[in-house]
Parts: sequence; structure tokens; C-alpha cells
Amino acid sequence: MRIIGELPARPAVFAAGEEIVREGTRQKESCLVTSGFAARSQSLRSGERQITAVHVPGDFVDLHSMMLKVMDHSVVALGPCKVAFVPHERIREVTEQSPHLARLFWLSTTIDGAIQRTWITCLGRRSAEQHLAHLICELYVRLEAAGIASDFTYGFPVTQAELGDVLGLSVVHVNRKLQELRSAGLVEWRDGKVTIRDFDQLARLSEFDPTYLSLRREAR
Amino acid sequence: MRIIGELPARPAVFAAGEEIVREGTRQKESCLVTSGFAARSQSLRSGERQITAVHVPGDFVDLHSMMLKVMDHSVVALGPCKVAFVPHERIREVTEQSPHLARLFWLSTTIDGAIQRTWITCLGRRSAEQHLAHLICELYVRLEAAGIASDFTYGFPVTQAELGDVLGLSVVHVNRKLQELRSAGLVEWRDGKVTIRDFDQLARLSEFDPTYLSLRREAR
DNA sequence: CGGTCTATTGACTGGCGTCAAGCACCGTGG
DNA sequence: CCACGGTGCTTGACGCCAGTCAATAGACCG
Repeated sequence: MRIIGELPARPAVFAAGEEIVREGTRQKESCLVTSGFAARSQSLRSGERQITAVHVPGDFVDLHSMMLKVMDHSVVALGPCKVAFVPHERIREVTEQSPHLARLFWLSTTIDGAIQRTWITCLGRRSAEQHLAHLICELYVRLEAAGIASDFTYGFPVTQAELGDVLGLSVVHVNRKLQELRSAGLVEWRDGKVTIRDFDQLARLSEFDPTYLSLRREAR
Repeated sequence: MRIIGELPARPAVFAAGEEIVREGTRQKESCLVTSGFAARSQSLRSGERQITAVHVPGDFVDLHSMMLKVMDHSVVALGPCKVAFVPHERIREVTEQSPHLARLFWLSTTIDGAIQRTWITCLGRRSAEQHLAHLICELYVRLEAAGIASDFTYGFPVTQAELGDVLGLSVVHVNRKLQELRSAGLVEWRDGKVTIRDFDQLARLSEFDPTYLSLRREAR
């Protein structure tokens, strides 16, 4: 979520696939995405990994690191990505002085949680095809709300392997399901550019309901 | 997480399976579990459902309802369950007056998020057996920290169907995997009572690492 | 005593993973 | 200019994990 930051921020640039914050470390700063995409990922002994969240510009990726002390996940760049680091100390000060800002940070964490719950349901109870369709819908709605996407098109520069890590699927299966959506005329996805040909159908297929994203303007 | 509440609370009792808060509604109170287990669940058109979180006594189940306005999930009782409802208004006042308490609520939400991330990884990248083993470990550690469990035993009165809704599996498969853990001598599970026979082995099997639960005492 | 709920088991099916090969595209160096 | 290795996408063959369907048995209850 977009948090208006008049905070002192240290900008940094990362190339596709680079690690922004490492699992298991203790941080003194939190970062927010200013351009491109970042993701949270957890890895297993086998070398497999699972991406547990995707962040778009404006998202405060790891407010978590401040509260959790030890990172339970890494933050990586999906495609080229710019971020800004803000010292925990400053966030702490700001939240103590302004209950309103504290509330906004808390809200951000809460919406994050709502998205994660939806992902859990996608992983547990939806088919691969539905899950993929759901993700495509979610990203469009989030990016549109952030003012970065329109006309049912957006850039999302990830490999199919990374997509597999998001969906909990193998590369091969991602490839097949993607082709099914393509040949059904629902989606185009080429060179990191996604175009939704039939949003309603895609939403119906995946039972996508954007309520959980809390994008409607309401007093908080 | 245990939030010390000197807040005005309206107590309520729910029977196994009863709905405490309904998906899609707007609430004016948040609830915390005082005894028994509650769960968050999302349901699909097909009638299937996914449980996205399990809450133990001391957990502030849906602080969410305050921030999110419209519930993105239901809260249901797993087994008999006692809860306390606290008006949002009171929580709001308290957090505005005490940055420290606001911080504790925020921390609670953050840890909640860490647990959800782990569940995502379990669903996406672990086998059914590992996932089940991981859940058994997690619940024990959380209950022990809450002072409700010891000696590797705890009560968890859920049906195998509910367990399936937690793990994203069918009843039949839950039954089979449970039997495998039993016959491997790792776990006993009868009549809603879980006994871990070999915690280390179970943790190794499922790659369980309790760090994400943030139970180590650290200044916040 | 029949009805409902839960646990259990077997037979069969199917979605998704694994393995492997073949392309297309790229940047590099000879 | 072309050989090359690397990376990512695509496709086919095959196998296994988990779902579905169905039936049985026990516990509880009205």
C-alpha cells in the first residue's frame, strides 16, 4: 500500500533475481518498492523455494523486519527493481508521534495478511489454472490501483520458473496452464507483458473478488 | 499472541463448528480466543473451504475486522470455544493513547503474517506428510508457549475433515497420512488428543524451525 | 432401533511432477 | 561472420501423489 513517506530514505537499485534482504538476518532498516517488483521467498533444504508475496511499487515490503527481529524470509527482486531503505529507528519515532501513521502502517500489514490468506486458499483449494488466473487478476487490480496499469495490460517481468515459485507449481506445468489460458483467449503473456483479453471470464474462472484488497476508499 | 487486555470484553461461548464471525459482514467488535480453538476460513462456490489460520487461547483473532471493514473470511469454532468481543472503538482509543499497546497489536498482526507465510510454503512446496507434521509441530510450540501444553501432548478437537480444510487435502488423504505418522511411531492422535512421540524426528521430517513464531523474548 | 457423524479401507482416476529433448534467442569470443 | 554456451520456453512420455467414489464399521443420539 502506498504510504506517504516523508521519511529519510536510502535509495538502492537491484537487478533481476538479486537478493535485497536475506532470510535469517537481523535488519536495521525496512524497505519499500519504488519501481519494479519485489517478492518474499522462503527456501527449503532441497533448494526449492516458495514465493509468499509479490510487491508492487508503493508497497512497504518489510515493515516486518522491524517487528520480527530475525527475517523469516528473503526479499528478492523480480525483474529490475528500485527500493528505498528507511531506518527502523525513524519508523519507530514516527509511529510514536503519530497514531495516525502508526495506524496506516498497521493497515498495510493487515492488507498484506488478507492477500496472504487469499493465496493460502488458492494453494489449498483451487486448481493450477484457477490459481494462475487469480494471480493475473490480483496483480492487475493492484497495479491499476497503484496507477501503474490500465487497459488490462501490465508489465510483469518474471520467468516461468519464478511464476512456478509463486504458484507452487513446476515450470512445465506453469507453461502448460499458461498456454491453456492463451488458447482460451483469456490472456496474452509475452516478453514480460501481460494482457488480459477477458477480465470477467478470468475472474469468474478463478472466483476472483477484489474485496480482500481493501481498495475502496473508506475512513480508517 | 497474548495481549494483556484490561479492555471491556463481552464473553461468548460457541459450540464446535459454529460460526463466530461471518465472511462478508462488517463488524463493530474484534474477538480474542480465551479457551479452545478458533479458525479463519474462506469458502468457495463449490462448497469447499480452506482454513487459513488456527487460533489458540490468547490470540486476538480478528483485529483484522477493525482495519478491513468487510470481512474477507469467516471465523469459526474448532471444537468448543470461548471468546471475548471487544468494541473497535475501545481498541482505537487505547491504541491512540498508548503507542506501546498499538505496537503490540501491530506485532500480533505481524506474527500472524509470519505464520501465514509459513503455511503458504507448506502448501506450495511440502508434501502432504511434511505439511501435516509441520502443523503438529507448530501447534505444539504455540500451545506450549501459551502455557496450555507440555510433555509433547495437547488437545486439538478437530475432525479429519477439518484437518483437511487446514491442509488443503481430502479427508481420505488426511486419514492415510495420519496413519503413516502413527505407524512410523512419530505421533499419536486419538479422540482429539495429540501426542508427539518423537518431536525431533517430526521437526526434521517437516523442516520445522520455530523462529518464525517469534517466541523468544526480545524487546519490542 | 434407525439416522447421522466420523474414521477407515479399497479400487480407480487424474492432476501435476519428473525426465528428457528440442528450439529460439541472446551475448561472447574466435 | 559464425561457433558456442547459457537461459528460458515448449513439448512428449511416463510415473506418482493425492482426489474421487464407494462401502464398511463404530460411536453417539433421538
